[in-house]
Amino acid sequence: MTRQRLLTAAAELIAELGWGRVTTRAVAARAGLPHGAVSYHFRGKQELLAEAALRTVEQAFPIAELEALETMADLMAVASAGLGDREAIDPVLSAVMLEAMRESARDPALRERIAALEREYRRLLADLVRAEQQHGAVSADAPPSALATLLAAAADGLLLHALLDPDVDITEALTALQTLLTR
Amino acid sequence: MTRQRLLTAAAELIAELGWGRVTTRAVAARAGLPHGAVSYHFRGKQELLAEAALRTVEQAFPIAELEALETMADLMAVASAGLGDREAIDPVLSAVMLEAMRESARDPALRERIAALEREYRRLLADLVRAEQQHGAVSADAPPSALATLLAAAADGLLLHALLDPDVDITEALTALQTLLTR
Amino acid sequence: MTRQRLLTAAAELIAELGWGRVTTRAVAARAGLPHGAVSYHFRGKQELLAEAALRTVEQAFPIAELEALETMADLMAVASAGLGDREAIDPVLSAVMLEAMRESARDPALRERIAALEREYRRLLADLVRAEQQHGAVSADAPPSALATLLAAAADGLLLHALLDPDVDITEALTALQTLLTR
Amino acid sequence: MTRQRLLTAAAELIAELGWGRVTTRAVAARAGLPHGAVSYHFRGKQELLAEAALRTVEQAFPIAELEALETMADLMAVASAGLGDREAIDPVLSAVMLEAMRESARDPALRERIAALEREYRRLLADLVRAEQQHGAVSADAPPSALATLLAAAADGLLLHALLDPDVDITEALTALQTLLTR
DNA sequence: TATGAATGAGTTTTCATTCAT
DNA sequence: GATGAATGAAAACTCATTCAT
Repeated sequence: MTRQRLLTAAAELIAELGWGRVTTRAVAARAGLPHGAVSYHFRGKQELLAEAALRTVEQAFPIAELEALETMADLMAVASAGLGDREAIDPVLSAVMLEAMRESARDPALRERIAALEREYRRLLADLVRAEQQHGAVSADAPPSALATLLAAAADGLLLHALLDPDVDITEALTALQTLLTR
Repeated sequence: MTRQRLLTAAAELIAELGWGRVTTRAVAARAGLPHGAVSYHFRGKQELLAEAALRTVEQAFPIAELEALETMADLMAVASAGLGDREAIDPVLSAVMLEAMRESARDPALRERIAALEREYRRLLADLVRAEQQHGAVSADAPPSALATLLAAAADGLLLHALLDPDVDITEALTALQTLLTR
Repeated sequence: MTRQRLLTAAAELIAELGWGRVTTRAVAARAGLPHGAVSYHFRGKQELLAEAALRTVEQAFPIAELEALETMADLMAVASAGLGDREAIDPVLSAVMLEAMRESARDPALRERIAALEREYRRLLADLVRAEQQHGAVSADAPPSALATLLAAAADGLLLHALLDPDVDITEALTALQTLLTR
Repeated sequence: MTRQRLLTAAAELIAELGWGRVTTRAVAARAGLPHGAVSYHFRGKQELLAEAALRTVEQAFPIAELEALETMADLMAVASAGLGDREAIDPVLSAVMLEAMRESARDPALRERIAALEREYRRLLADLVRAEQQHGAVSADAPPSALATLLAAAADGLLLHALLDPDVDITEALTALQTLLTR
């Protein structure tokens, strides 16, 4: 419980302040806990932040749930629910994911775990694409892995731009992507 | 000259350490300059980093040069040159761009300038798409602005993933994107 | 204990160096404590110095003790004990009081607390003067409040001059003051 | 001219910020001069501040003018003009004088010059008191030098309190002093 | 088990002074 | 004579971590 509160507080602060500006005292304060609690529950700041970020990202990509998707239309529905409506973008979730990706450049252990998540995610997308290509629902001009990479990149890129500029029209971009794919 | 050396050193360190971990001492040391030089030439750390990042990003997207592109094939050639061959990805350039995008969430002045650059960039892409749609070279099923947003997002997203995981095949994703567009 | 040592060291340094030249490092060093102790125990330098000064001044004017005085002669005895004999002037006490009065011009919170002390002090003096006037021991030609203000000002002014010039004869001035008052 | 502008600016800043917080750059900026001008015209910061303070204090106690006073009533008129009406207190003059007195504790050269001024001032007062005692206008119960010391201390003490607390009634204290003396 | 006092390395920033022009 | 770029020492403050209780 105490651990969980620290992890939640840490994720919020990574989103608000950026990874490098989070302090252990601020995390403890946000969690309403004594600041000794951080040292007690985690080996150090980096362990706390990495774990907080990973939990958040794993929760953002619930593999089990994504396994259940069957059509590209389902996928786009999920993507639109998460990205298309700006109100629906969870600011903590998306910011933490992007911060974690950048932090991965400096923390090999984190990078490996984030990269593994992304690989799993791309594998799911590739499976979905392959199935839909066989049904003729998705253009078969490109290999499933390439389309999976493209889809994942487009999703994260749209997130990046959405957080940067409120005027970017994410919805029309997602619609265009779907049009191109199903052609 | 002194200013320029500080800016270059700052950009390198933003890429290496992440925005929040860059210190003014490290910038001065990297530039081979005395520590006081930072305060003398810039009002503070944030001004130095913001200027370094903006210069780097502006240099990465030379608007004038991009205005000269005429076909989608030209654009893809440029993108492939910058992204497709992993050796060609300038690690400073790309990391600084992504760091600046994240930092923009905390620094309104920076955000405005980065967002303006992105808008200009999307406008160029939209113009290019529109022209190619009239020539029949690009699918006319989606509005130019939507495709421009998608292209920009895909490019930044691919960069994000390329820096995260050396195994991601950026080239095949770019090829797939071109196939979908021109199809 | 640690706090107290910092406060004592701060008061000494205010007296020696002047308020504006006291540094937190010097306070910690004087107290024989690590440098971080200052930030740990006080919100900042100004809080440390203000608290040190106020404690010193409060200790210099023990209201309770002054309430016990009954005659002008008692008061003069106290004043002579503190001022008349130059050896008896506590250099820390007097310098801190004067420094705090000057610093009050820049720090409203400090000013309010110092001014409150001074008001209390003048009130005590006025009460004493009034009682002595009724006993015929002090000239009744001037209102008690005026004489209280004059006494307080003369005391602080004599302190100021005593610290400035070792040749000023404070004792004869105090005697003259007593003569004028009792006439 | 340039020197004079620097001196005036320095005096203003000593009054506003306190001696220890004045910076050479601020003095140059206040004088509307390039900051190299300070180093050019003065050997260093301390020389600039000491000279500025002394000029200000000398101007505040125009010996020649005070020599011309003949009666205690004249003196009180001058004192009332300078102190009695709070609007008439020159905030720069009085603050600089008090700052210089405190700074004298740390700067022997300054102390000597300030102390010399004060001695001269007390000598003038003593002469005036002696003459008035001979005319029977001032109580002869105390020696002239003692009354001179007391008068000087009372004046500076009232200034100190006046700057600290706007509610202190300086006028009635001055009136009381005159009553005691002439009684 | 849990706390928070204590530490000291490290950060940004200020600033008097020097010196080349 | 006059300027302001440049320097580096020192300032206040932050903070992750340690450790006694």
